[in-house]
Amino acid sequence: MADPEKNENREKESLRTWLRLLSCESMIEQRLRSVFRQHFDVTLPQFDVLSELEHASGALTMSELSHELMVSNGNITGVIDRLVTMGLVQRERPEHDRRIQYIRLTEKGSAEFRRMAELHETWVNQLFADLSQKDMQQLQALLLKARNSAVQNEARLNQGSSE
Amino acid sequence: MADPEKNENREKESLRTWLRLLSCESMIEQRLRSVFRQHFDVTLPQFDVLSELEHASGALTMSELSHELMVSNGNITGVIDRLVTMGLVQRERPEHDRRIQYIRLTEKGSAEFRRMAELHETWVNQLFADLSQKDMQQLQALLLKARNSAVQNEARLNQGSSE
DNA sequence: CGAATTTATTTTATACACAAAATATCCTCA
DNA sequence: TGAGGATATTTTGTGTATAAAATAAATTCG
Repeated sequence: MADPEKNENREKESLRTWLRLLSCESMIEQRLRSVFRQHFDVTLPQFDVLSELEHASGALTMSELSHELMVSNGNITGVIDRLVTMGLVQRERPEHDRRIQYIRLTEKGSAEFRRMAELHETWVNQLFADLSQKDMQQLQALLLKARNSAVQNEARLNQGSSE
Repeated sequence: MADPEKNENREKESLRTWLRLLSCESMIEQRLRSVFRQHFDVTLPQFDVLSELEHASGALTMSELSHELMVSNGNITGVIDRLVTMGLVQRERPEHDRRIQYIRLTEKGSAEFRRMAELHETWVNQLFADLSQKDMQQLQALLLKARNSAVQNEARLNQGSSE
């Protein structure tokens, strides 16, 4: 590397960026989790599952859910168990392939989700009240770029530590 | 509200922004967790505690740690327990106030942390490789603005749902 | 002084999270 | 057809996370 000082600088800038991203996300997530608990009887992960099912407007398998939500396969099992107990989703075992199962919103689940989603949107909007729409668009663009960068450069992590 | 359509629009934009923030953070965190597991015997929360102690260049109480790391009070107990078992940190009971305890890096903990921190910085930088320094500065500024907005407007969440 | 309050930490119970192993079913191809 | 491999899900074990209750020590104030 031609200019080690500049490189050093860039590393620090990357780290600062990551730490700020982390603290911003965690700050907002905590507030949402807290207000969710106060108003509804579902957790954020449970809400995320309901959201995915509503968005898919139909049924999803366990694997599809765990992929969409970027969580481990085994994790979904427990979350679905609780949602079934609460009567918000139901399992369906198709004839043609007994390995898989379709998870579907119940009528109750669908109704509850719509109620929650509306308030969720309101809350997020309130938390972002001091950002202009232009701010948000810029932020989205940069976050997308960061996400793509991380996906693109993931392979480098396990190779040689320098260069 | 004078223009309900515009408001509706803004809500959607806020939600999109939040979802992208969430997925970006989670994407990067997963990759870091994974590479951390492969190279070291500490988890990300444990690393965060070590980092906070190193940064404080001295001792911190349990409450200070849980406040700095924005996690619950009871949570820190278990993390510290494991770090003590691993010999990376130590507990100190001062004479003057037996309610509190100081958590301090051991020599081993300090050495291991520096080793990990160096690679951590490298990895983050690699993940952000496609972002220019200007991108990162803009991103930091917007994230700070978002964070401050969330802190500032937190109170609104529990009040009336409209306006 | 001593009872109320505050502060610091741990404990408890519940719910995610992961990785890895186990199980069950399907598919393929000789 | 039936053995080997692939896929879908659950189970297991460990480590965060939370909120709320319990414990313990310090502080305050009548």
